[in-house]
Amino acid sequence: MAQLDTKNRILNGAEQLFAREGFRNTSLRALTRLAEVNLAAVNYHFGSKDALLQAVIERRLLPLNEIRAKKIETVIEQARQRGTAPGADDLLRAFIEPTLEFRNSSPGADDFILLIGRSLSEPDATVRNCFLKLVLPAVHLLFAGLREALPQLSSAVLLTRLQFIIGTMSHVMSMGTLSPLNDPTFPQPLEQQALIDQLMKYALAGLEAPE
Amino acid sequence: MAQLDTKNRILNGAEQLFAREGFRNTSLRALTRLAEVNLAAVNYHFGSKDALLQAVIERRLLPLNEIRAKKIETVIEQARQRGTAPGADDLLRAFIEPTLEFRNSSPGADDFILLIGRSLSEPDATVRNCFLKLVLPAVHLLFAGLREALPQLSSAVLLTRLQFIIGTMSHVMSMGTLSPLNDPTFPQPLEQQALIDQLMKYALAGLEAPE
DNA sequence: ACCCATTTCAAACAAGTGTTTAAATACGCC
DNA sequence: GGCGTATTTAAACACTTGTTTGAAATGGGT
Repeated sequence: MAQLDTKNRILNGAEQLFAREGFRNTSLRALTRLAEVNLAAVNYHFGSKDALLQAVIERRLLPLNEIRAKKIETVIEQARQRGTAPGADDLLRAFIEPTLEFRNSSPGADDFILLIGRSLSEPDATVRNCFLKLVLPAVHLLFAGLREALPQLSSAVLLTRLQFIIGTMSHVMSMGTLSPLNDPTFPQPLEQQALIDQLMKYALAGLEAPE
Repeated sequence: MAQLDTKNRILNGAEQLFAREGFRNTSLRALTRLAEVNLAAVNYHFGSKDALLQAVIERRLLPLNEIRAKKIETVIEQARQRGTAPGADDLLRAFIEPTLEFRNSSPGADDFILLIGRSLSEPDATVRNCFLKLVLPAVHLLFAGLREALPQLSSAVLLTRLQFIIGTMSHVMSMGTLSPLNDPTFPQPLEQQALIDQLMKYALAGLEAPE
């Protein structure tokens, strides 16, 4: 199983470096040195640096998407059985909570969350799209649920607010629990669960504000 | 005045390419070709590529910071004269509105807004800090005002929510008016002023949510 | 023990990077 | 007009980039 070992060592190293230093700023030489594999191993096992990025993203994002989709569908399903509209708070939680809790799910997952938190504002369209095309279906599902939950909002306004929420999330994801304004005069940042609770309150209030 | 011409042509070209392609992904050769100046002109006039980035950011961010600081101080000052606490909505608007309206203030300013919208999640610490150190004072000022406006919120929660707002803003800035989820089944994005209004409502509701 | 496909390895490839150099040109001022 | 500083220029610098190559090593199956 030397093959899988090498492949995974590359994936783990790439996840760390792509997230912390950026995709273009990570050289294959730095990566293969960290992963303790030969320089040519990346092209042998993945074909190219671009294909490696896709593998890094898919490895974790596909499972995460399944979790989110299942949770959202459950919320919608249960509402349908009750004969009521799904709750905006339940829908939002089904999308936000698994995403942020994913950080603590396994070693390296925190780097992955950092990576996709940064992907949305990535200038390189190749990198951005690689992540976008995987995440779009989940957003579609959430949007459809929210349309039912908040029928008083126009479609355009709802979409705009959903984008605000995605922006807030990606900021939280790319920041970890620490403050970008790390200044001694500022208070200490919140713990993980308190942060999720605050994010839920903030996003829900913004979403439900009168139009 | 050939010197200023060259300097400004470099600054304009750099602003456009740094914003759209990213700082590290922009080569001096591509930049000098676009600006129609000699390759060595960048190092002659600015010293290095890093110093050029700083010049690009400072050229617009220093004036923008003055506008924002003045507006925030005016809000606080007027409240002080009334003997009341400043309004959270006035403070927020004093920070958000000039920032987003800056996009239409002059040619190239839209690229600049894109650039600093992306800076916050920039993996390269050099780039990130170059922008952060200039923006921090304005955030400090806003935070101090909001402390007075919303005394019922604990300091840690207020800071967290201010970060959410900054995340939302930087997302809007890095997206322009167009949707990252540009899909024909999604509704058309909002116009500039409607977007600002929605952002204000969203951020204010999230900020004032019960703790 | 042998074979054969899989994997590893050091070396080299062509192309692109930011920066420096020294000569050529331009331009304001006496 | 001509001196002297400021600017522009083409060329070269040393270095890094992703990728390819062909030989060496590995390891499971019969």
